[in-house]
Amino acid sequence: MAKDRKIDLVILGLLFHEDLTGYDIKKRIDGAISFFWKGSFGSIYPALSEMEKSGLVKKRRAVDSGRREKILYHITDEGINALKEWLNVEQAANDLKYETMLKLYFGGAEEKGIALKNICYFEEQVKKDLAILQVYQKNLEKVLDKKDHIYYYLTVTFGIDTYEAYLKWCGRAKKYLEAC
Amino acid sequence: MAKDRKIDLVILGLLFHEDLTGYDIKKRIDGAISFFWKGSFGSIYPALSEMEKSGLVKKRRAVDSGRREKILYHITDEGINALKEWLNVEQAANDLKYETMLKLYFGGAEEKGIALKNICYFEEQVKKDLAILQVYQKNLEKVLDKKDHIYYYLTVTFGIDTYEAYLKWCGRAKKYLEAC
DNA sequence: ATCAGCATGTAAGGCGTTACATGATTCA
DNA sequence: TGAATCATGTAACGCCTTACATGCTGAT
Repeated sequence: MAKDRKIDLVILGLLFHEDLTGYDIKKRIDGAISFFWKGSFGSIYPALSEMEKSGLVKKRRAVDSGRREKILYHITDEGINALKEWLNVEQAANDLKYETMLKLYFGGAEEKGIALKNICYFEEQVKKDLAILQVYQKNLEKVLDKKDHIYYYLTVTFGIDTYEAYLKWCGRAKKYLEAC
Repeated sequence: MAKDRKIDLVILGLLFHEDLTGYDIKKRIDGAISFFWKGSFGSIYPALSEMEKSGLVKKRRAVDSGRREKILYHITDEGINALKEWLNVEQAANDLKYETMLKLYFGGAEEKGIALKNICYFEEQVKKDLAILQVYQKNLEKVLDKKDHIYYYLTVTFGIDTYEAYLKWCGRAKKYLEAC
């Protein structure tokens, strides 16, 4: 497996539960996962091809008579081992890029009003995303007894907790800036 | 300026206050900025060269008689305009990659204890980083009256607030997992 | 009939990291 | 004397995004 290509692990993690097409994988990533990891078709399809060559996944052609060709991928034992190995490694890269904070840090190059505006833009985006996460949370609360849903739930609460902290900070930051 | 290369703006933001060498810029980024943006020599030096060609910065050779050659860069009016333009654009990419959350999301592929361990690793890292941020905060509180320090201070409190939210979440997540 | 969604892929190119190469200075 | 820090840069390489190319299906 490619050394630093985390998309491989995302794919293996998703395939651990069920066989999926590349398109399905993209849809899953665009759901709750997108709050802490992203992926595009341009990275998913090549990754699937390479992982098939190295034996981590295998193809299962579902012809669905009449439908367009659709390739279901299935995780192999080797793939499961790779997934488990990764879970057992301590190292985890949490790589955060906040362009909003960059703009705020350099806010002194413009008037105070510009910095305030940028905080407001951020606040609006966070509110929208938080609303989405809260819907995920409600849906997950109904099925918490099911295997694995506890893990999905915890990542969603992580998002909610941090987004709520963002909003509190926005309120304080705006007051602080306005007052000075 | 390169369309999506944010390192250019980091450099311009830093040069807005004072002339710096590439080495200095790297040190600044490795300080408080590193909590929301990162940069390596391999990106800084080429960016400086290109920005000099396009007129955003210019060289000021400081020979310091006897010392090794040291290139001080100075921001131009064009550079200041580019910086201000960026600050005035609403769009800000806040791109977060939490490998820890990825591992937690797929935690069901291993025993519960592995997920707990991964939360603990995360917790330890966050505690260390939080301690560093608190030192920055204390130092900044002494000089809040100085121009621009308010902006540095706000980004540091942003980090502290989110890291504290992480820690609270870690406590709850561990209890939640242990209980089920 | 047309548009959104399903479905797979390639190509170009940008961004960025790591490692390497070089050498001076300063401090223990 | 040796290690750490100062200081600049290049090379190789990998990852990823965006845009493009293609075509079917199902709903309005």
